Amino acid sequence: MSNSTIYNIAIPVPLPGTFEYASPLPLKPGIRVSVTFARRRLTGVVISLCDDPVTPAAKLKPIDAILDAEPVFDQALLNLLIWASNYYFHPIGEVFSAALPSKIKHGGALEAATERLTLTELGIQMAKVGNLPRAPKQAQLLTRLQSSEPMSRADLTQAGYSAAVIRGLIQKNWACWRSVKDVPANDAPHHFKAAISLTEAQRQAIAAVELDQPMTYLLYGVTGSGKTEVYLRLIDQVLRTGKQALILVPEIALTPQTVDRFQDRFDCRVGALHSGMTAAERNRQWQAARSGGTKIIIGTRSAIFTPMASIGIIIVDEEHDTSYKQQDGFHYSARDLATVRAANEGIPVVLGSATPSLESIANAEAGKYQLLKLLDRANGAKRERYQMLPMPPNQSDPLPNQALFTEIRETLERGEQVLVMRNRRGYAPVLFCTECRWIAECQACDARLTVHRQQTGLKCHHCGASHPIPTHCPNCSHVTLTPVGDGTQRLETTFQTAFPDFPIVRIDSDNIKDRLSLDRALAKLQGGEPCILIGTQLIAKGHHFPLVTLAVVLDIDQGFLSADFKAVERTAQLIIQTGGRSGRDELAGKVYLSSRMPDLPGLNALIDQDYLTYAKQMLADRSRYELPPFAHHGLIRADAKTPGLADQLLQRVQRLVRAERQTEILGPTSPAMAKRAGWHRSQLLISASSRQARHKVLQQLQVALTQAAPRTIRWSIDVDPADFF
DNA sequence: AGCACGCCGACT
DNA sequence: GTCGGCGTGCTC
Repeated sequence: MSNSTIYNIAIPVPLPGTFEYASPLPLKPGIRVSVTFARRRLTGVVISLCDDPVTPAAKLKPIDAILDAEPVFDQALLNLLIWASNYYFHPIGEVFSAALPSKIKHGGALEAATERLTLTELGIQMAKVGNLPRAPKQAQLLTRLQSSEPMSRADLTQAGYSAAVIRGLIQKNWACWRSVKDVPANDAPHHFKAAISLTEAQRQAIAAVELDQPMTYLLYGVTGSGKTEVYLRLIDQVLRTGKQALILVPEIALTPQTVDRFQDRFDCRVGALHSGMTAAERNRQWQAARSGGTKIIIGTRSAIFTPMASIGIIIVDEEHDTSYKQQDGFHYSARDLATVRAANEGIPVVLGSATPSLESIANAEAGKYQLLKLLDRANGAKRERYQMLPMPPNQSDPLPNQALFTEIRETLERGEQVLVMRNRRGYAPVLFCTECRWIAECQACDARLTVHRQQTGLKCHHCGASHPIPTHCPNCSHVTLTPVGDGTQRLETTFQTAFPDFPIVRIDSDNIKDRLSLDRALAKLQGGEPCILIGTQLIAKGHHFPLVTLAVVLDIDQGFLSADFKAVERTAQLIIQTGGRSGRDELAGKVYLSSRMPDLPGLNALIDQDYLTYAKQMLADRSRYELPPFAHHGLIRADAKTPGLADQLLQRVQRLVRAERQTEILGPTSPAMAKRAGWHRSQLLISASSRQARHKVLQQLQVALTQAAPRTIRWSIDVDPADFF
């Protein structure tokens, strides 16, 4: 192997770092190769040339096969993946696995031709004449190519054009195969329907965005202010320069509706990438984005890794949404990676929300992001009004009081709709024995079981365990078991009894499994009849209910009393997002916040002023207590089947770490749920005043854990953790 | 993560 | 006797 070169290869295994392999051929970074790794055949990706190999010659293996002629990832995206692996302390091979559709990951062929059937000058002339009586199929394809973009082989097959039809056009020299890069950028026609006229604030926001500069914009737009219209106009401008747009949306059942909305306004192909797709469909969409065939790609979290022939802008809608942070395995934040990718590519990124995350607001205040504001509803409607609704402090369930019942009745009788938000699904959160005070608990978790009446049973919302509801108390055998507290199912029954003449629509994850069931629920509301909508936070996402004029958020206290410092931020966002669902053009919505505490500290800023004012107040608290975004957190989690083992491991590992200045290691401590799905858990919190200091400590911990952790203990590193569970 | 190797229990 | 349980060692 004297005349071969050594390359660093990313292999899809949970081990840190790349592996060295030899090949006599010159290889470009980003191409896939087939290698033998620990007696297995695996598909890896070439990362770089290896300048100073460390592997002894005896261990060095050859690259068995080269799978691509062209890189699957260009250098900018490759850099993003390497950066992410470093920043999040996740094995690089697994980072690549997260970025590739499964077919490609396992060595499947790339769409061979990035070539597209393009009309020649002669062809364009012929299409205008539109006269081809003896070959109707060819004529049809001719006119189609005239009005749409050049089509790939896959497009043509899908549209039902046979090879013979294509050959016909090529032989007459009316069309030819051209690689995407040869197609003149401005040539691709796209039609944008600029139906809506802009407000002054929208106009200013659009004008502020410079499309040829790497810059992060934070678009703070209250609900109904027309953020989407700003996105659409910016995308239109990007498309006109021949580039593509990548739009990230939260992971919800509403994703297909966003795609529809965009498809409605643009006369070009809009691609989608989300978890509800089949592997084949995902692969097709990924390839179409990579080859430049789709100009607009809308996707959830993992779409941030989509290769694009020429990316011109990234938009992150509802940037505060926690679904952008992956909770298991590779703990990345798609929103944060979007800003890194945009900087790598030299393009703008727009983070949009009515309730921006505190990190983003802090970045705007520090001058790192440019803040754009849309402060008024586009149709001139007033902001919804918020009001506290006191609950008796000793009442065990947060049922609305009599005054509220009266107001709900009045609203319904006026022909308007009511929304009730209760962030707890199921019938009741507790099953309690009034005789001996026994409470139904999960065997595998430190958690109570939730009573369900639909698909009747006791269910654990943490491990998925399910049991029949006992008739007698397992502890004292009395028939005194009582469901305590309200879940959405119970509220549905309560309201149905109180308002028998009005329909109830419930929206929660037990009820809404797919788009069909969601559409069915929404259809009832859009019918316009007075009704009560009950749901979990699912109803605060994406959809607007113009006929709702009264919204009630039940029991906001939990959020403000939680040990998790991020709970306050999330609750404030949930309140404003829920409130924003209500109200119509001429009628401002009214929002009640039910609470057992007479005076939640500082909450009047949220109620009387706006989210941004309240957010600055929350930021001041974070600053005072040196919490993120003014400190940088890292969380080590360790789980073991045997109690105490994980805790001992973290104790040991912590002692091996050299102290860094301005860095604290807290713990090990038990998380709020010390046992979950049979695993006993422990964690270590790292808090540092700089990212560099945090990185150094985490690096040492990673090394120590890799050496010290037995296989019976599973552990992970979470950089910028979203919560501490 | 896989996969091989290796050392102990209950089965045709 | 051996089939198979899963601890632990290794992967360029």
